[in-house]
Amino acid sequence: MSHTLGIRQAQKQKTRQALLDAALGLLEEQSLSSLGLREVTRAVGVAPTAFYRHFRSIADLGVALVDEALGSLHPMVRTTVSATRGIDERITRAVELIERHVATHPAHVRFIARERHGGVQPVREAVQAQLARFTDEVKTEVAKDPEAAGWSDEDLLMLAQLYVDQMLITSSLFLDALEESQEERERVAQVATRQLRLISIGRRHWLD
Amino acid sequence: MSHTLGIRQAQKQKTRQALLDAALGLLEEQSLSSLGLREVTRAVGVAPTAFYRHFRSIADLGVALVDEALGSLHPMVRTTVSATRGIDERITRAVELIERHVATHPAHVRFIARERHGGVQPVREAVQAQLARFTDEVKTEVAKDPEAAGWSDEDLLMLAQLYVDQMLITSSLFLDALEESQEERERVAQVATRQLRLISIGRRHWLD
DNA sequence: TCATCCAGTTAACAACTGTTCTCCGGAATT
DNA sequence: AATTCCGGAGAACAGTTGTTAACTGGATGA
Repeated sequence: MSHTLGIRQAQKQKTRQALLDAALGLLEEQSLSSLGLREVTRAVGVAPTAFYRHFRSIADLGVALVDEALGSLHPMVRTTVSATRGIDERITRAVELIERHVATHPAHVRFIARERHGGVQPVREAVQAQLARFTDEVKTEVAKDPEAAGWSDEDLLMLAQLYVDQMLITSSLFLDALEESQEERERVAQVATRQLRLISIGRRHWLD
Repeated sequence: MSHTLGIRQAQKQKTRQALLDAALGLLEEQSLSSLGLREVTRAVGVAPTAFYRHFRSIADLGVALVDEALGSLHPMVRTTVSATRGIDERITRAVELIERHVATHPAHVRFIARERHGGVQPVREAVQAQLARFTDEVKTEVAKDPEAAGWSDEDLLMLAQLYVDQMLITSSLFLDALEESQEERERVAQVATRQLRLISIGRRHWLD
């Protein structure tokens, strides 16, 4: 299935990726709505007009960045939330997985946290759409758990939302703790673990 | 105590407030890091150079906006979270209060949601500082509840954080629902209520 | 081999930005 | 009544921005 594309399209994708990478780097200390087209091309080393060969606008590039940051994350969610193993082990594993992902993709995490409520509408909508997909996936996974017997659809949805938001909050906290000490990171992990545990307990007694 | 200030300082505060209001309006469709000094003064109707009489920079104005948006909110928190009345009534009242606040101060809520993780460091830090104050207030209020007997300091903190984050998430959802139907707003209220109820249940069985 | 395609370049455009310095006129102080 | 103070205006600065048009040269396909 892997179609070997000509040296022409290969070069094009290469500079396209360079534009995305440069933009992501510049966005560590500003928001998308203040990112300039020339700023990005200058960082890559191409002419400003070359930008238009790949994106219609900065907002367009932003949407592409959203897909890059969240698109490849879906398989991870399924395997993590699924009801294998014990509860405590699952929680520990989930927190570890978040910490590792933040450590390996800090710029992506920062970008999503920043632009989720940012000033560029199409990007905001792209983030919301991806998060809605996540929520739905978590919901169907949660529904499989025997503990969810007798739960209404609305109850499942509110729990899934709670989990997704919790994941984002924890990611952001890990991100802030990245530049600090190892103890700080452990404290974040501890708090996140306890919060997930409390949610677990609430979940267990929901139908009382 | 109300010191009647001269007509000179009164005028100054008036234009200062006009700058803040204009900035807040412009920030509904962009982020602070892309807000221009001239843009703000133009909206107010004063010369660009007049800006420097009130703020050192746009970031400085942003910090002032954070204080305006969150500073006057502390008394509300205390009275809402405090352990008077029954649990369900308290939850309903809290959600109502959030909904009303978002409806009356949408621009402020949007600003905080946007700049909490935004591209301007001093503003980000100002938001974090105010939220830390909130968390601490919620924590001391939660600690007063008889249900919190035997809770460690770390447990109290993680619960307070959970409440504060939940408040922010709910605010943001209400904000999005403002431009939509009344049913949408009721659905947000319903989800938020259920989530708070689940947290309550988890809290009750925490020490099992 | 030759014509076509197309990613990237060059040059130029009007419009905009933050910041400095100098000045004005009315309020505040003596 | 005379003087100081100070919020705001005006003009000018070098530098930046997004977008257009026409062009170049190497890959592509007939």
